[in-house]
Amino acid sequence: MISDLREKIIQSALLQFEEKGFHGVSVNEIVTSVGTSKGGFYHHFSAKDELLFVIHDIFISYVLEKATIAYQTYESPTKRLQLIIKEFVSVFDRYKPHISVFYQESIYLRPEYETLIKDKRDQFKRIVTDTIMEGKECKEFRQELSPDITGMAILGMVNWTYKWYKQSGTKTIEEIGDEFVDLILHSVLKVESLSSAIYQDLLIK
Amino acid sequence: MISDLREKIIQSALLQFEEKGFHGVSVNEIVTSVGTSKGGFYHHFSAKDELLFVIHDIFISYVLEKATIAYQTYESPTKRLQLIIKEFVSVFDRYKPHISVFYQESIYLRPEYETLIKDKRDQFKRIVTDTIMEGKECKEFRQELSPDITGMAILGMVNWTYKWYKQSGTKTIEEIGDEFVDLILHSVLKVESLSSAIYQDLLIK
DNA sequence: TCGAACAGACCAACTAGTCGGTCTCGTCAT
DNA sequence: ATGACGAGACCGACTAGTTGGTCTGTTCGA
Repeated sequence: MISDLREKIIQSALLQFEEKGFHGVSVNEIVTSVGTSKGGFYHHFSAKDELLFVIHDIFISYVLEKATIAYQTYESPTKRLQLIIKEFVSVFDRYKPHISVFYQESIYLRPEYETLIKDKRDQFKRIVTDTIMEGKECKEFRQELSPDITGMAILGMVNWTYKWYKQSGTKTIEEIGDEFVDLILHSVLKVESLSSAIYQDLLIK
Repeated sequence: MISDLREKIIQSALLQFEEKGFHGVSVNEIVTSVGTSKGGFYHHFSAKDELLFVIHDIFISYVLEKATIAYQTYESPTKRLQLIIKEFVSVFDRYKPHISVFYQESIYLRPEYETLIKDKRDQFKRIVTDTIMEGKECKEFRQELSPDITGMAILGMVNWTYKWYKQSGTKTIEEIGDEFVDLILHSVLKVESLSSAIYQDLLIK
């Protein structure tokens, strides 16, 4: 059984960053919490913010991959949107700390790291807005929707979950995801598309 | 014309915190940027994080007041919800930096300050969830909604705006607010309530 | 003249990062 | 088999600089 120090550092730092913020945790605290030393740390990371970058990248790469797959799985924008949301929400159980750090501490990434992350984040955004545009084009979605605002509204609604979701809560992340899908489909679908969505079990009840 | 140093410090620190984060700006940077000194700063604030608290409090107090008034203005949950959202969104033009700091830097508040802020934030949340519960009771809203999740979904959608809204963008904050109201009412209202909402000009088109 | 409003030198604590050194273990010539 | 060798993993004292905060003044209006 090898004990991969690098992984241990990432895991421990992650939880501490989530709780106390990037600048609220010193390198010394990190290394003592995993039982290593400054030397051990800087053997694996060039700087403290490389660690921050790694945490960002793990999360956004995973989300982008899931969204890409969801997009390719269906042709119908309604089903695409539904799967993208469900996949994204389900990430919270596994990556809650990553997400918190991602949305709270990204200002502390140095520019070169920041652009790398921004690229992937923008790709993810595009998948959502493209789906909304296609939904309008094929007449499943309401024509008065603006893809940008609607896209950011959806992302905001889902992203915000990191501020309040607790795994110990009464609802599972899947139940929350179902309610989000229900709310979002009601807000974007035409009234006449709603009934067929109900028929396909995409909505609650 | 009196030059209120305290106000100048708050304004300057606010913009710097928004850009570089609470720990990304030192007290020295703050005082030199407003042309004063350590002595001047600590004459007005007991500690750096009191300044952070003041910024938090200005914003949340304002929002809470607006939401309370909006709640009291109407009897109908639909119109209440619509006004609460519109009022909240319109805050972004005036308080964008406060909001960014509020949602990014609150971990750095010491516990005593944190509870003060949390109280007001919870009051605000309650206004939203209560409105949703009342909307269900008077049969304007869909019965399958869960007030908690729906409330957090709405708050998330609106709050997230601070991550992407730019005053220089093509849409005004009022237009964005109208689109949010449109999306939210479509997602919470019963289909038969939608038509009367359109009649009352609450929805787009 | 007295106190509020500020100035700025100063301090102890802490910061990220460095660097010479040690320890472990696989490789390879003997 | 064994000992020499070397490379990567890791250690921790150290440094140079920064941090929030204090303290002794000074200025200045009432």
